[in-house]
Amino acid sequence: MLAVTIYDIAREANVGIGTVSRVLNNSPKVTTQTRDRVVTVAKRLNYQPHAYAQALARKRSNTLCAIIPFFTNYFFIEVLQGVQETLTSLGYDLIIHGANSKDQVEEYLIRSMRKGRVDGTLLFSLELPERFADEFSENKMPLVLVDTFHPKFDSIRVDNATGAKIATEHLLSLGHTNIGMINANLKSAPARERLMNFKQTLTENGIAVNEENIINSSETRNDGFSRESGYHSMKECIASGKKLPTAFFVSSDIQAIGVLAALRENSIRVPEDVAIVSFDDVELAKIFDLTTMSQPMFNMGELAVKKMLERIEHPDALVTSVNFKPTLVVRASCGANKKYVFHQQ
Amino acid sequence: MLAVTIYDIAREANVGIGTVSRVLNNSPKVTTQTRDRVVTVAKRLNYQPHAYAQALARKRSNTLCAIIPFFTNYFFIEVLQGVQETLTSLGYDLIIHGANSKDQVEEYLIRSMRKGRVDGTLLFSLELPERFADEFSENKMPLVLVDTFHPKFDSIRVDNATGAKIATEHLLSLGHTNIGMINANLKSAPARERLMNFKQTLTENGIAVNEENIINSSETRNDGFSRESGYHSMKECIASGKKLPTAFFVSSDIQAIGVLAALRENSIRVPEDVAIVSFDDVELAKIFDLTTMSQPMFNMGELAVKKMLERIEHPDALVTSVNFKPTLVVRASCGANKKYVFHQQ
DNA sequence: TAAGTTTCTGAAAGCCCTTCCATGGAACCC
DNA sequence: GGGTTCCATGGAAGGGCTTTCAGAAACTTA
Repeated sequence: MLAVTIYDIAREANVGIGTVSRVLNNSPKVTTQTRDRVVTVAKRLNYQPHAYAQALARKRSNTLCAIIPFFTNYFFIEVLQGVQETLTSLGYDLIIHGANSKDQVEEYLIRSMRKGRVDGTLLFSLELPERFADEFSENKMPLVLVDTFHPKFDSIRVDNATGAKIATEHLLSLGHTNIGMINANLKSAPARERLMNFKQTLTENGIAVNEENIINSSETRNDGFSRESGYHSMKECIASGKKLPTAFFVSSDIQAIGVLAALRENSIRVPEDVAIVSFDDVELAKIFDLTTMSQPMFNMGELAVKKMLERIEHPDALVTSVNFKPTLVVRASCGANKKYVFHQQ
Repeated sequence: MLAVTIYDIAREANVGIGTVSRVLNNSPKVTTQTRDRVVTVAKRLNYQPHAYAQALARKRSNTLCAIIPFFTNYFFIEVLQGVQETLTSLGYDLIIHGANSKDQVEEYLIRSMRKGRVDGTLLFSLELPERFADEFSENKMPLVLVDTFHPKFDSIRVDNATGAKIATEHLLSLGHTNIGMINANLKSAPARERLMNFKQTLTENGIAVNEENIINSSETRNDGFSRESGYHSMKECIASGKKLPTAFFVSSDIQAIGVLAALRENSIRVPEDVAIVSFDDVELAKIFDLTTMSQPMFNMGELAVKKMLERIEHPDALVTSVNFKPTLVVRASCGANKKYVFHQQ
């Protein structure tokens, strides 16, 4: 590792270290002449500033950290793209922590509380333990929540209520009256919200809710937002022997893919026999031609970063909470389109 | 941000800062008594070490950076899981840079050359520009290559030659004699290697190579390792009107998914009419029931980290290159199994 | 008990930067 | 021309830690 410091540059350019620093930081208080001299030497010596010395002196690290349920859900990866691109363009670095358990979340939160390590923390979809809420809040450590909520912190969420409503109404508008729901684990707030508004929309439209046609996953891994969960829920539904609803609202694309598998194994056609609308619109939804509620994931990532930077600048600004409205993307799985579902004959 | 420093602890515990530091770093040269006193105070004050001050003093950041073709390919995300988990357990942090273009790769390489920023860089699947090779090498900056190669640096790769051979032999063993290949862009080294050994294996088995049945993608995005690329290649193949091979070796799972789509659109059944073997074994391969060459991605990530840490300890150790042998995972798309392909009736 | 060891401890130096402050010279004023 | 203002500049201080070094304390040994 080459060890060129501003002292070396100062010596070679016959100036003081203060001047070197000023030049490198584009301070206006340097004559063009001196500036040129310093720049030339810096280039010649191939100078690279020491990031941590800078961070220490500036009391700012230009690094954020993101804690996400990493590899379990493609959703986050897509949001992350928005985060990363925005950050990079602003000269920030991003440290990523993939959490697979509650303990890990706490471990990572502790890590990110280490003074100086990061300027702020982005927490994705994970519940914020109360004791950390207090700690972050008391110490004014910037924390932005994405797809999760806490009254003390800025949050960016999807409007699950509206999403569930639109999805359900879409199925109703297609003439379905017997509609089921394949849901994730009710421990997850989005699952609860989606369920509640699914029911409410049915009721509002004069359709009685049939609890038998609502399957809430009991899986804990990723709160039941998984292919396996969808597969098993639908299997269960079919195995029950009761008359199958003609349509299902499924709480995520990834579950819907499992649902499709279960249906196909039983030679139940989509959308002819059963129509499906799901939620998320991840990359996979396109591949499987799912009608789904699309969340502007990239934009959510972008906004998360923006909020974070504002929070860093103004630690005492009012806490804000933004709700993104999901939009309906009509593909084949709901039957509104003529073309058949991609994965089936 | 709470600002407890070792000075505060030293004062309260009636010791010197050196002693505090020693206690916190588990140096054995402290009496149990003093140690307890310091630990107690540290706990009471809720002390958190300042990461960057440590990094500066230790001349080590305990942070690595990974440059990956981020969101274009699920393959990397899976490798990354291995990387991240291993690193975290060792107290390292991981900065992630997703590169979407050559320029970005260079930008990120420059970033990671910033003194002190990271202890080492992991470069995934991307070609290392020669001028950076020189720079990293001259300055002994640790660099480990995964799924790419340069003689000056440690590398971890998949044995594409063996993989292509096994895949091809598998198709031959199933009785196919007219085998085509859907390949990625030949600009990519893996694409070239897979093609070469596909041809060679055919030749070795006394089967003439028919260039007409080999489609190399001309796409540049992600070097043609994409669903679209696979789709278009197969469309082209079908459109040519020539007799379709009874089997295809496809250079990646993601392309194979596009291939399946194209085939289905033309009512060509898999595996009955056309058998498919692909490469990678990403999560999606399971969903689509693809027979594919599996790469131990998690292990590759783990090993990459291990190599990196060794390199950091011993900057002058001999450069090593490890080849992982892929293994054949037989699912439905090759027709060796009775069960039908998941995505088709 | 004095000298010699060993062990522990406090303080200073160093890591590399940014920023503040004092300085000196140039430019400006009357 | 003497005094003032302005501004580029050099250098010290400071950021929080690790580590070295020398001295103090504790313990041996003769």
